[in-house]
Amino acid sequence: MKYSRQRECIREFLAGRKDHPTAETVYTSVKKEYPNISLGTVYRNLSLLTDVGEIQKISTGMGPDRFDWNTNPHYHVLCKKCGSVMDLKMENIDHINILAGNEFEGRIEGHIAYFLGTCQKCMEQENNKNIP
Amino acid sequence: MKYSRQRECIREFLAGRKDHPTAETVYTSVKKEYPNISLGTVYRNLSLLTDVGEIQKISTGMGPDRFDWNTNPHYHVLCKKCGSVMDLKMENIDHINILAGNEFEGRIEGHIAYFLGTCQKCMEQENNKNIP
DNA sequence: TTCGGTGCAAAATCTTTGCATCAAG
DNA sequence: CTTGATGCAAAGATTTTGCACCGAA
Repeated sequence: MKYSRQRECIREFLAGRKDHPTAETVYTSVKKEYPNISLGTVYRNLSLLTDVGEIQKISTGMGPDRFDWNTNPHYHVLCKKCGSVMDLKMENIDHINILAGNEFEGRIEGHIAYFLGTCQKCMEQENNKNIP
Repeated sequence: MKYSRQRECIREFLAGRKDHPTAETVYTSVKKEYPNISLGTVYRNLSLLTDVGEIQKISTGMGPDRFDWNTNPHYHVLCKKCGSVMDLKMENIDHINILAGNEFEGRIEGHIAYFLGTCQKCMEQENNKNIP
């Protein structure tokens, strides 16, 4: 892969964040340093970085894909109320691959999983409504 | 919900299948009986049926959403080679919700999970290539 | 110089929606 | 009749791509 400052900038942007930005967010931010960068380039580089395993793509089926600098195996929670995506600290659950393979006539190679819930902020809002 | 023959036809179509058709597939099929039905109507009804829990929507982040008549809790495998989605017979893994909640400052309400792998057909193709 | 990367805009893909009309209750 | 459902087409949202040009090696 040939060096490019745009890709480097995207990489640095992601490396500096612990949340899970969308392509659009990356674009908006990188645009500050490279005002001419195009959304297409951002998408191309995010795909590229995902393919080589430098970043992780998170598809929730709700809204745009998100990208995560942290490629260590870990899971996410998606808040039903505000849509935010958070890292989850939890033990390894790769044993579910074995369970899945037990009665499947093929090969199980992995899984995609994320949790649905309500984040702390949104829970507080709920509580404030209940106690007016 | 007011009765409509189009919705009934969509419902029947899904009830008669054990695979996981896309909106487009439903559309193409229902069109045989109602040539004037529009894709919009199909989408509207699939959303509606999903909302009331009569069917289940499966978003994999690869290609279009799929719909499943079977609303009993169960999991799916997505074949990396051919993209097909298959039912999986496996024991309940709701305990992962507990694991996820252990260190999360919010409420875990459920999870979305599917497995990636290779289906039997595609595995056979692999084998045929290796033994020419 | 070479060839991959970029910018731009157009297109592709999937889904939703506004509106006049139709049909279920 | 009244109101929700439909058909149609247009628009939305997200992502990919063709192509001429630019810049890294």
